[in-house]
Amino acid sequence: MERKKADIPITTIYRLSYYYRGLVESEQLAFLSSRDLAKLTGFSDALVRRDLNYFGRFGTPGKGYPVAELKKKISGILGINKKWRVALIGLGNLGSALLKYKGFEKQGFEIVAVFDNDLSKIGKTKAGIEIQDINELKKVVNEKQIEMAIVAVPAEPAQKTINRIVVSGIKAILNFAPMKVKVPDSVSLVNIDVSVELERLSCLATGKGN
Amino acid sequence: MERKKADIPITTIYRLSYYYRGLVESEQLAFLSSRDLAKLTGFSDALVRRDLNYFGRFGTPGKGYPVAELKKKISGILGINKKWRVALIGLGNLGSALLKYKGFEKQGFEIVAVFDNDLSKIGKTKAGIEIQDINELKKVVNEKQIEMAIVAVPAEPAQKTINRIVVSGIKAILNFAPMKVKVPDSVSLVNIDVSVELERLSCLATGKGN
DNA sequence: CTGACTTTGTGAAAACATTCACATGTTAAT
DNA sequence: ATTAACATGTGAATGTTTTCACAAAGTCAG
Repeated sequence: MERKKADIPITTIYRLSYYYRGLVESEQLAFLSSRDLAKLTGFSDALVRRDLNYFGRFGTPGKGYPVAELKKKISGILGINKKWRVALIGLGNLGSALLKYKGFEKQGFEIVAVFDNDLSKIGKTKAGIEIQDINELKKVVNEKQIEMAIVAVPAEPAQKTINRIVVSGIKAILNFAPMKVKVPDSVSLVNIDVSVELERLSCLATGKGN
Repeated sequence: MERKKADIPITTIYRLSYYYRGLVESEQLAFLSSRDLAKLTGFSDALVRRDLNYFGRFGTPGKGYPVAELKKKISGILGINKKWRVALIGLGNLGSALLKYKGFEKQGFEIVAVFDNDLSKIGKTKAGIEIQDINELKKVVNEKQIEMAIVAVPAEPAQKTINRIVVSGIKAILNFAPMKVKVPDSVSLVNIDVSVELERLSCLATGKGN
């Protein structure tokens, strides 16, 4: 019987990205031991073994894990063995920066459409892409087969924006708005809240050396 | 005997930010029950009570928690009851966006100096602040009593940049570089890795509907 | 002042995540 | 072939976080 996905700790998923990076850095090698991967990523070797084990038995005792094979397997698990077609919503400071940043495209996340609700922005072109009216979202998502949205709007309109995205049929949302938003279970949501992280840092630094 | 700080789960610290927001939203009320706070933040009421309890007994049975008092207490724990003087390091796309974004200042995090190593940028003024040579970091940190650094440089120079910051005497670092960096125990570090979050989202969305 | 009601604070249980430790399988050199 | 060295995979132990469930404490209306 195959192990169910639900059994895999969410923390493991998180670490997979780091294992992947370690593997990419080590492409010149044929094999890598759990100890090596541990050193590269900062986790313990036992944890590396347990994590990888959730997805099958890839390792060879005495040798380690085959780099190329494991890399391919992890990219499949992470869903990054394909191109993602992404809509960027909100072209304030952060949205504009994300649009200009070319790193995501290399990773397979391509911004194919950008939206705003500000009439003074709509119709203009930024980084080679025309800014479209947020009202056109559903239509464009369909036409361009967009599968992911990055939300970079202020806190106040965030939930409303998210709702529109959900209605448009997109099932994956990366939210930068500093606000706890809700989505149906069928939609995946990841939040990056810079304010919260700043406060966490402030808290940690305040507590140090008590 | 007072409870030691080490006993408090890191996850609690993380949730404090959300409780704080909930309290700010409810300033018009005198009291808020753990149930109310749970509804506002999306955590369970038992968790709210346990979290708040780590820091003392603020609640009144039958009534709830006093909003103003609790808000003040949490801001103290988070270390946001003061102004933080922040240096921004790296003025690429992301760094520039962070500089222009005025939201952090309202929260008490004020960017008082910005640094880069690109000679074509040094000396220019952006958002009213002169871009300084990263070699001047230690001197300026001292002069301007800077206590926190936000790092928005590429992956490759990240560790070297972090090392310089550590040497400069700064004890709190928010790192946006997509790279696992190391700091001494005496320095607090929080990472925001957009690449990793994108991959996590990709993974979650790929797994949905198995 | 009483009694019905509300909500806290917290042991104890449950759920979840990580580390320990080692039997087992594989390699590689002689 | 034998052997020493190595590294996996995994039960069991440990550690951590969350939920359960309820006694104790306070509220409030009459």
